Amino acid sequence: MAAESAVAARGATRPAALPNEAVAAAFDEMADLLAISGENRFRIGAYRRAARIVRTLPRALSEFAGIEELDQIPGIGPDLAAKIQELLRTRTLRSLQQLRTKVPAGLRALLGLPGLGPIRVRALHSALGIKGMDDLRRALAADRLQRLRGFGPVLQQRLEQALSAAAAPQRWLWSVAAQYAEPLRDYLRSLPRVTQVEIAGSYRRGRDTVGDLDLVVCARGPLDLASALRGYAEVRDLSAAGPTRCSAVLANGMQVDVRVVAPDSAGAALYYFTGSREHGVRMRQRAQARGLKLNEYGLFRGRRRIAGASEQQILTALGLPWIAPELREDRGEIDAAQRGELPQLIELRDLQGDLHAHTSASDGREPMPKMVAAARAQKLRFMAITDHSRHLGVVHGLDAGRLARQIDEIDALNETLEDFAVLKGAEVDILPDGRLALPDSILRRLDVVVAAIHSHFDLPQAQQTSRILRALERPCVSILAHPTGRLLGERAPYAVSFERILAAARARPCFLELNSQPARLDMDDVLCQAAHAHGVLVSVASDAHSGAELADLAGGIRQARRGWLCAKDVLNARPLREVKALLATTRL
DNA sequence: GCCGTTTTCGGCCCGACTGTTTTCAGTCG
Repeated sequence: MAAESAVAARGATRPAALPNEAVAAAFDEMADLLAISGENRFRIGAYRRAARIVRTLPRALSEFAGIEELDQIPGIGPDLAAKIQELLRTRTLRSLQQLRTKVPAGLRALLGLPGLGPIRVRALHSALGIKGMDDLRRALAADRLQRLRGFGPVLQQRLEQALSAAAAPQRWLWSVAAQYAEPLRDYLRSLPRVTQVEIAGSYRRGRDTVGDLDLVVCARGPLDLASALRGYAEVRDLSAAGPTRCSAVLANGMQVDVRVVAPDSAGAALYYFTGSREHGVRMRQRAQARGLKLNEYGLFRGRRRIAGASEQQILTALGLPWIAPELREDRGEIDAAQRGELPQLIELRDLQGDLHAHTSASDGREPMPKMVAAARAQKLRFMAITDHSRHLGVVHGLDAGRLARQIDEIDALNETLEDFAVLKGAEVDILPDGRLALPDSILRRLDVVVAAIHSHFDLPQAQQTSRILRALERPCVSILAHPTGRLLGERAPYAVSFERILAAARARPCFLELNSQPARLDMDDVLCQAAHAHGVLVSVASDAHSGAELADLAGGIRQARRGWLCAKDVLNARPLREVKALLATTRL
């Protein structure tokens, strides 16, 4: 087809734009190297902030129209805007290269060791000539840190342990963290004088992975938290044990921070430890601008606490409506709250159905009637059965003949159902050249075609993008499933231009899927915002391979909320009639 | 390096805990 080859040609000739992540990484390195150089901490902070802003921007920097528009991004001034442009044009940064000649690159890694910050790392370099991990290991073995001010025996021992320890996973899937956090919360709730325990931190903000657990304990009167934690079977060690704060390490290596506050401070502490850090900074600045002080004990005018018992109290006192924890990432939520423009975030109960599920006909574990029963138990009103097409990656994939028989089976099943509809679908493989693994003749008989990549993840960005664009040009494709292909902690997202995919999805039209499997959760929050900005509806799908996995939809909703999505932005939060009409528009 | 209800220079969020000190710097969240 002429249109297909035009897309392929564009993909092949257009040079891949520098991803935002590359700019963010350069700014992070600048910040680290400046810190080790002993630079002004506010200048360092500006680079760190810029890295974070760029990383979570729902739009490619390469799409901005020059320095003037880049300068409009809050936190990006004229200097950083020019540096972004330099990176986009030359893929390098002169100031970073100069810095690298002064600060050995290996020193950066030392910042990750416990007890080592920029000041001690600089001391190691200037006094002992240490340039990296190996030098430090040798210096420790030779006892050369002894004579360095600020390096006592305890710190040396911690460093030795850290250097010899096997690298534990840095982050945990939210769903894994839940299995540790919730029992610990319940244990702490059972302690005498404890009135309230909440899991805070990135867990409460619903991040797809969690680095450690933060719990806020509210108690009337004194509480021997350290003893309580030592008495908890999962706790391996306490790394800090003060009267109001304890840090524990669980048997699996997970770090847990627990803070104790009085009831008057419960809301302030929960707000403080829910974070994110950047959101907290903004809130404290807001308090300061009003002549107030905000900390984990409350909101204060002078010495008088004017709010603190609940989060809403604090928000109200600062002139703000409720800000959902999922939004507290300093991505404009405070300004939006101030203007009364926060989105009415989608909730799990808004979901009307599920548009991606498997049965034992392909790689699912339960037959269709059981899947349908599970969906009805979840109060859903419809479910698409989307078994795999036959291809190399998945055994038992359906060919056209078996899919035709499944279509008949669904028709028969629907005859027996009241107040519930089973939609006929398939999860069709996008082949390396962008063709689909099933012919149009059978796909035309389906209600919904979910297209996905399951192989050749490492194509260059231009080729991967045109592969997907070509698939989206096919007449029957309704939804692009798990559009980045990532598996958290296992497989990075494949390289692809979402600017182009979203533009194509908008024009066609078709939809993108937010896959609720705990290790996928792609789209991520940033991509959700980008889809919303492009006016592309999102399907929050279970990709369930058993009835029990329909519960994973809750995780998809968490991610959607982090991406600022409302019910109206989500395809399957609409009534079946509307979903069918929208799916019909995907037919070319 | 950014930014402006402190407004174009001079500020920039706040506190706990540890280890190494002998009054507090550094790290961490």
